[in-house]
Amino acid sequence: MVARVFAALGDPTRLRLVGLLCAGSALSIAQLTASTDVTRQGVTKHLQVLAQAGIVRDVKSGRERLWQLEPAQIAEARRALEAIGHEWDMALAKLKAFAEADAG
Amino acid sequence: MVARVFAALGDPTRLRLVGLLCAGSALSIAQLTASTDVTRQGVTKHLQVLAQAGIVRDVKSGRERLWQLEPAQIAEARRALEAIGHEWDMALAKLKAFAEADAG
DNA sequence: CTGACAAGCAACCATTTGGTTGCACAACAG
DNA sequence: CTGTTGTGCAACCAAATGGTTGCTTGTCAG
Repeated sequence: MVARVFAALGDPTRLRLVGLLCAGSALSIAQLTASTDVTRQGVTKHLQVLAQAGIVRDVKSGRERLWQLEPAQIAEARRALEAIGHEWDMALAKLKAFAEADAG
Repeated sequence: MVARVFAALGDPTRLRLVGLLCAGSALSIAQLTASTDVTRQGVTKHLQVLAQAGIVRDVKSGRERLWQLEPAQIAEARRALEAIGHEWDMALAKLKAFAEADAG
C-alpha cells in the first residue's frame, strides 16, 4: 500500500533519516542517532517504520547494523503523485475546452 | 513543511478523498462521505487534515461546502521524492565509478 | 577474562489520531 | 411556518504514535 509509504515519510525525523541515507553510504544506528535529536531507541523505532514501508533495508555487519535506502517504494510513491497531478491536469484541460466551446 | 503533506497523504481514507477530488469537480462533504466507509464527521476531520497540509481548499456554496484539490503541495512533495531519487542515483554512479577505477 | 561499545528488548508514558455519537445551526422546499 | 438536508461543534473513546528509561545481549580490543 502506497499510503504506508507516505505515512512513513510523514515525520520530520524519518524524513531526515531518509535524507541521510540517500547519500549512498549505509549508516549504523549510532551514526544516524548522532544526526538527530532523539534517542537511539527512538531512531530504531523510526527505522522499523521505514523498513516496514519498504523504504530502507538493514544489513548486519559485525556488531553493528547498517541501514541503506531501498528506493523502489519511493519511486512508486512518486508515480502515485504524478498520477494525481496528471489526472488533475486532464480534468483542467477538459474544463477549459468546455468553457471555450461554451463561449464560442 | 513537506513532511506534513506526506503525513496527510499517509492515510487510506485521505488518499481516497484526494483521488476523488483530482477528477476535477468540487465535491461536497456529503458526496465525499458516500464514497468512503466512515462517518460524515470522520470525512470532515480528514478534510481538515488535508486542508492544513494545503492539499485541498474549501469553497462555501449555499448551505454546502465544496472541496477541491490544490495541487501545489502535491507537486512539491513530488519534487521532494524526485530529489531523493536523484541524490541516490548520483551516489550510485559515484560508487560505480569508484569500483571500476579500483578494478581497472 | 575484562572492559567498552553497538544494539536489542521490554515496559512505560503523554499525546495524537481516527472514529464515533449527540445535538445545534443554517439554508432551501413546500 | 414546518420539515428536510447539509454542516458545524463538542465530547468522548480506543488505539496508535513518538519518545523515554532500564536492563540484557552480542561483539570486538587488550
